[in-house]
Amino acid sequence: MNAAPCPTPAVAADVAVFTVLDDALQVLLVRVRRGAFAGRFALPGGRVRTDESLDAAAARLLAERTGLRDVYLEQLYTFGHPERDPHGRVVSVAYVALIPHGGRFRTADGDGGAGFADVHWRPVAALPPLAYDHETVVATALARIRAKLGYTNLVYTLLPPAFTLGELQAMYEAVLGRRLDRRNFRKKMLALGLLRPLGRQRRGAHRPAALYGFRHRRPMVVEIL
Amino acid sequence: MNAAPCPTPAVAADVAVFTVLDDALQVLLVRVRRGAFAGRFALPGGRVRTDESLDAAAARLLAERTGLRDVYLEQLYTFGHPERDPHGRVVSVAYVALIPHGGRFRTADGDGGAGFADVHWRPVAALPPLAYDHETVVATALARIRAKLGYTNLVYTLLPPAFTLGELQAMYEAVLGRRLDRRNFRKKMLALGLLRPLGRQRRGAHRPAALYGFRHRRPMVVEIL
DNA sequence: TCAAAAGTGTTGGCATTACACCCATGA
DNA sequence: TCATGGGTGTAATGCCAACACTTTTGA
Repeated sequence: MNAAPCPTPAVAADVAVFTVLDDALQVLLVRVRRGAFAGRFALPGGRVRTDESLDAAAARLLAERTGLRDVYLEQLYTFGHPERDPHGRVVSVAYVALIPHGGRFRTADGDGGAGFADVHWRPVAALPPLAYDHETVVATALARIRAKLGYTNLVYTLLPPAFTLGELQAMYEAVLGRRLDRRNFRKKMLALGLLRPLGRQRRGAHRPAALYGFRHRRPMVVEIL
Repeated sequence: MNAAPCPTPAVAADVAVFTVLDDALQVLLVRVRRGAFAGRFALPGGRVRTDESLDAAAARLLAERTGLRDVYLEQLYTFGHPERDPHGRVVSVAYVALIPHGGRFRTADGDGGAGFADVHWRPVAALPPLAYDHETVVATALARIRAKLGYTNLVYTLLPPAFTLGELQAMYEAVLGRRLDRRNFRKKMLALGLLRPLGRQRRGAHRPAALYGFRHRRPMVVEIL
């Protein structure tokens, strides 16, 4: 257990951040600047410091690369194939993050905000080639969140404080990739008692819809689907 | 990405091996020989080499410490709290292993075999104090396998090639920690079609029981309970 | 008036649960 | 003969999936 001269893999953390945007599940990518994968997209990440926990490293790296803070973060899996990084042996602890798309955050493309450079949303259904083994990481993350939406209340991480049942249903449909029956969905959701009617309405192009919020904004396991 | 002079955590792998023995779920522990935790029990594990994958490291370390080979192994979670090891910063990738208790393997206590020294089965319901954060690791592993037995066919890893429905049910009861209705259990299991009747019987102290085997001995997701 | 989303109940099938008795064997 | 585990069927219940029409609004 002495601090031997270095024959240990480097430790990194990478974060797959998802949101639902334009009715599609999207993942946040950054452009790689240097090295063998320069120009490609990758998940935001970097080295873990020796004095910080893995969770703290993931949160710090995400904030440094994208400005995102206080998001839902959960450890996903650790990828450690010896050849996953051509620059040297790096073991990467991957995290999943989920955020609502509430304009609290602007990317480099499209909405032309004061965002971080070279940070982009890309729909998971049409991913560009990614650096390292990050395509595997995204696939693993997708499987995790699809499964977990089914037995937890994690949708709350994707939604703003007030939303309509239609928007809630659209979240599930975007993440799961299939349509749901509206009547059964509303019945089930309201029966679960996770929602609180806000007594307000959203007016839009059509008939106004009642607004709801979550009673509890913390992870719980509940049979949803 | 240059091989900087060492300011990276060390990387280890630890394995929580479970079996059902005496109708109780048990975990395999080794005695720590040196250092701050000398004398305590810990999970078998050790450093990951720079040229092996994490899965390979877990399998190698398990074989070195306990002689176990070709067991079901799956990555559990990565523990990286800065103070989890008083000797220095070590990030540990934890694995879960499941094995049948078929006498293919002798521990130091009890069955006085030609086993590895200081390797012991201990029931998870009455664990001794463990070194490092290994109590957390065992708790996390327990939650994982309890959940996973419910939606996969992973029991097969705990059973020998031939077994009775009573033994199968006893496995579930030991792992889940609750009793199941025998008739419903048999009905469900036989209906799932995962089992193959072997046409043989086990004779014991009482009425002979039909022997079954698994049709497929590989992980599959199937709604079991 | 039209298009588009919101809102609302009932029914049939399926799966799960609860439950009691006889059987075959070794001791 | 007795104790022990093996083996079997049915009835009630609850859950889920399928399904169509009316309402409200803005354009």
